[in-house]
Amino acid sequence: MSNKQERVERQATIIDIANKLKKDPSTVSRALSGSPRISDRTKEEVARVAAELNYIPNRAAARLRSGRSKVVGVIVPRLNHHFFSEAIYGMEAKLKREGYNLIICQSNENYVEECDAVRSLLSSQVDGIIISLSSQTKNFEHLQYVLDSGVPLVQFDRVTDELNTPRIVNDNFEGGYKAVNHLLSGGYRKIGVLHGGMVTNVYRERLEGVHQALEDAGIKSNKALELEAFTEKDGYNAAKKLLANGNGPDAIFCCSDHTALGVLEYAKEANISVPSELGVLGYANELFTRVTNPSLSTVDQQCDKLGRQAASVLLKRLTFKSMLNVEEPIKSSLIIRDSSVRAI
Amino acid sequence: MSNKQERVERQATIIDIANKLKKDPSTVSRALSGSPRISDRTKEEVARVAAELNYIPNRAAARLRSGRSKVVGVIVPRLNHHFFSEAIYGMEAKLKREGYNLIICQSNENYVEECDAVRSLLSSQVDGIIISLSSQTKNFEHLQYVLDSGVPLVQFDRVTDELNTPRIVNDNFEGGYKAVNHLLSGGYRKIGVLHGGMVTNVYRERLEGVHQALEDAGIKSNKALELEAFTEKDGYNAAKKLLANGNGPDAIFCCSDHTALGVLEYAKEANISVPSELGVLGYANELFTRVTNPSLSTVDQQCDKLGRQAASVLLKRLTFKSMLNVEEPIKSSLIIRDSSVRAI
DNA sequence: GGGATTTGAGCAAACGTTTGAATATAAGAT
DNA sequence: ATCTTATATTCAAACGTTTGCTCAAATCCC
Repeated sequence: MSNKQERVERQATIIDIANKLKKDPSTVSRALSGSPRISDRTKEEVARVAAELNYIPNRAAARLRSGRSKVVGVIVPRLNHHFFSEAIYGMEAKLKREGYNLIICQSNENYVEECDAVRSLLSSQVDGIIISLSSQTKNFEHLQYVLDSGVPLVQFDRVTDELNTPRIVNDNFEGGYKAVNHLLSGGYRKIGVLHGGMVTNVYRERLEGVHQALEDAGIKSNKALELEAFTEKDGYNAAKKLLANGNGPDAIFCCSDHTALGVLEYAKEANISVPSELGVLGYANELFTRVTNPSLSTVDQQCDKLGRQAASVLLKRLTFKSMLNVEEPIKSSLIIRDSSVRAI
Repeated sequence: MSNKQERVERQATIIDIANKLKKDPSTVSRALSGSPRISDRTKEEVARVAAELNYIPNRAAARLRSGRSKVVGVIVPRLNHHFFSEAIYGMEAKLKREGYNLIICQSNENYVEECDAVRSLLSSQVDGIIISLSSQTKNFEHLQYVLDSGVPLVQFDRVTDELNTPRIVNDNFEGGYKAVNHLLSGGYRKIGVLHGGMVTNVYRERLEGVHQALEDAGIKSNKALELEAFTEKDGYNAAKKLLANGNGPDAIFCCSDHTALGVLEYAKEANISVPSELGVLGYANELFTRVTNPSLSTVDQQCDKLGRQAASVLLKRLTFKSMLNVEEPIKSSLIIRDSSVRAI
């Protein structure tokens, strides 16, 4: 405890390896990166000495010289949302295998923080950026600047088509369609919708899917049954509004599991039985949907697959400089539980 | 689409600013970092031109020269667990305000991957590392190496005392104590425990808290009522084992909400009423605990606060080189819901 | 007014890697 | 024996900062 001599061992460098082998640093560098110009014998020697000295490459130096850093940046609205943490999980898994690291920033659904994050990532010299837009972002100059700087950009989930980048998204239209179709085929006829507004692409598309499903079933969609609701509390209030007068919908499709939770709460309080009097469907397959009472039917988005896909598209850009933007949307799958299936 | 001239604008550098002002790059550098050796007038001019050129500092270059990168690394067992994503949320929030970025790696509860992550972070020249150990990690050389390299290390949640670093943890002992004490004061007398084994510090300490609470209440702890269980399925099976013969405990404390969920499931299936016949308590305050039926009493760990704390201790190390390791554990708070309170 | 001190800014080297160009050696063709 | 070609390696510059040292000019002190 007393004379703690903070002895810091300097990290071994390429030069140390070169000196030990009486070779040039450039030879060592090429040997380590597997250049065909270096003989196998030298490569083996270099590998041996590198391991001996526990050599760890200095990415700062490599990046400075070569412009490549093996780091990609990720910007999401919030880290502690199931959807995003799961998507990042997928990205990390995919990118790690190619030797990439992730720098992660959150925008907190705030335009200014998103701009800061972009600057910060560029400052860190990332090789590419994966972003899901904050709900406040209406202006895309900061992202156009990323593209102009020659840094590949990939959008996922919350995207805009004002930027010429790949967009990895769920098939939200299909999700909304399947959900309502399921309710209709279960005999529900008057479908209420709690949607997330028309600004964000994901919510807009789900609602379009809903309308299509209704149309295909020959049912005219009814604006009076559509309300905007984001949070659990919103869901509760919206359910109250729709159901209070006794002439409400016989099923409600919610664009988020949290709003669906609010609906379930109101139903319990108002003694409306789910699913026999009211069908309820959520969206996102949050962890809790399995254990509500009754358990909540929902739409699964395969978020980790989405993340993996985003990562893999970025990797293509980084390695092949491919400029193709077309990507198939990730299919959503309906998870049918108790809240949407009434006994005959 | 055809003649897409990929025009990449070179990022402005300190040299560009210097040229424009007919000054030396070193002066610009010092002006930007607020050195007292530079006049206010020059500082203002530099700031103006920097903004004009949209200058973004190159951290790779700065790190290479100065050894500081303004990036810290985080290693967690898994990203997509509520506890960790919430903790990282806290860290990111705290560190961002000081201009730091986070590189995040997951070990997937795997020792080898943890070692890889360490190498990768050192390779990225991070200024410091925050880690929560994988459950497989029994050997700490890779982390000792981090310390020997002079890179500050902070452990959180899953920690070992074999390393001379700060450790940011929950007061798991208190959590276990409070939980069982609550059950006892509600009239439950025969307390079953589903614990997480004695290897990982967090589970061990919770169990010690349990024992202390029993002892303080003059109740002899009974090994036959203590089983190891990690997952939901484990919880279901353990509950079955404990309760099947009709002579089981009248309450069960689970070291994780997931196992508690398993217990609830078995109880429902076996027609054991919760909380009147069986009290159930979980741990972690997962999102779903609020909506189970009955809602699940649990222990909240303030994970974001834990993350913030870890970040703030690391910051202290980075800025003051402070070597104090003492940190108060984060208090846990009991969240009392329906599963542990029986009507009198 | 001469020497000491303060203030502001320039010079040049260094960080560790990558890479185009140059060189040395060996093998092959004429 | 001479000229090519191929192979394996070295040389040296460059990436954009930071920083110890030097230096010029201005200010101060007696």
